[in-house]
Amino acid sequence: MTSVAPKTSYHHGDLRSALIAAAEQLVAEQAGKPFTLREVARVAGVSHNAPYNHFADRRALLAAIATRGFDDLTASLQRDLAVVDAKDVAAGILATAKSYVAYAVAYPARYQLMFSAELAGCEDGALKAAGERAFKVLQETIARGVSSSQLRRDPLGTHALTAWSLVHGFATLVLDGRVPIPPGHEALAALSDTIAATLIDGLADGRS
Amino acid sequence: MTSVAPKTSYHHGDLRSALIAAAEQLVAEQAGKPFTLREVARVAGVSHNAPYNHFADRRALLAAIATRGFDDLTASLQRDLAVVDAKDVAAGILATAKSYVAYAVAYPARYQLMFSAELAGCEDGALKAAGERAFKVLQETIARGVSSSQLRRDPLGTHALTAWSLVHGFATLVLDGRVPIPPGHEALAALSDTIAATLIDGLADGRS
DNA sequence: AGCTTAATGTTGACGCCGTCAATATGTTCC
DNA sequence: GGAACATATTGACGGCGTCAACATTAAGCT
Repeated sequence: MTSVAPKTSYHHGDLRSALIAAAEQLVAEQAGKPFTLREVARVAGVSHNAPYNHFADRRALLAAIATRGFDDLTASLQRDLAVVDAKDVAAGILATAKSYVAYAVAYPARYQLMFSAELAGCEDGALKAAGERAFKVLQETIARGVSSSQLRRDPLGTHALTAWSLVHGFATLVLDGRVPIPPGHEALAALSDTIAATLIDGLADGRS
Repeated sequence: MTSVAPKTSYHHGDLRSALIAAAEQLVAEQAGKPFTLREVARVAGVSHNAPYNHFADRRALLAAIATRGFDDLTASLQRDLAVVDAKDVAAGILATAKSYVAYAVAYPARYQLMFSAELAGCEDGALKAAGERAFKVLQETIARGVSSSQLRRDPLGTHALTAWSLVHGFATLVLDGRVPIPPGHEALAALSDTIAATLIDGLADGRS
């Protein structure tokens, strides 16, 4: 009956996953404050040094969480992109932009961690790859728009970078409390819409 | 002859300024790592507790530095904006955007500190005010563009927010090493140009 | 089986940190 | 000159990240 059994590792079962889960819980709970390795261990119910068997140091655990965050973001973008007409690039960009901002607002602490200064220029290959996968969702939609002439020509691929800068910047400003927004999601969604519309106008081939 | 005299304080002369200077030096030197209050005191040549006479805690010193950073950014934006034709709003936006990104790249650690998660939602009034002053430089140029019909109507003031999101997001991505850029400033300036041009297109009143 | 070896977890220690309390020193003002 | 205050120092506390030494459990070989 016990099915495939949840224990996959040695002493603890699967401490690595348990530590990530504990850390994510702490990140979500006490947003803002950086979590403490010892507290993660405490929550996971192991000694303060057990994590070092699975993560070289605190940054490595941080990177693991951020990697999962990027993968989660990628899935979220793809899900929201899948429901719009693939031919309508403007709708695709709009959906992606709204989805991106919505994700950041839904998981503010996680999003901030993903782009935290502590991880800036991190050499972790998995983290970088996951970040690029998320970016690629945007890139592909825009590339489709360029090749179908719905968007202006873009030899250097700056369109996608512009779009990413915009949504990331907006999300960051909102999370930092720099955008005065009434509570409730409608106001934010409306803002996202307006901003994304401006972006689409800027990218669109107005004269053709 | 001694003019107005630089010493404004008691024992040390002006420890408050000395601490800020020391902290800024540390921030610039070891970019990335958060500075340590004790190390700041050490650099300033005082005991590890002297700072508490001038700053309530570490965050307060952080906020003081960020405040100065925003004021510096404001001055930098205004300087670069002053040399373009005030009537040409597109040129003004372009200059402001380039100036903004250039500032972030010139003082990466300081810029990251200004927008660090540690300060997000900080209640420090001076800090918030300084941030808003910097934003206002952008706002005013764009407002001029709207009232002169060079830019689309903008009843809710989202144009400026869009512009800020874009330049801030781009600067952040560059600083995080997420934008592959060859060393040297030309490539970055060209990118800034392209991105700002897209923004201007998006904000411009294409039909009018 | 049993023994070896490696993986995993614990205990204890080190130095550093932010911060508080108590104390000392210098300044200002009457 | 002395009171009152602002400023700086010393010392302590608990918590942190990390290292080293040790204990325990699982895996692999013969």
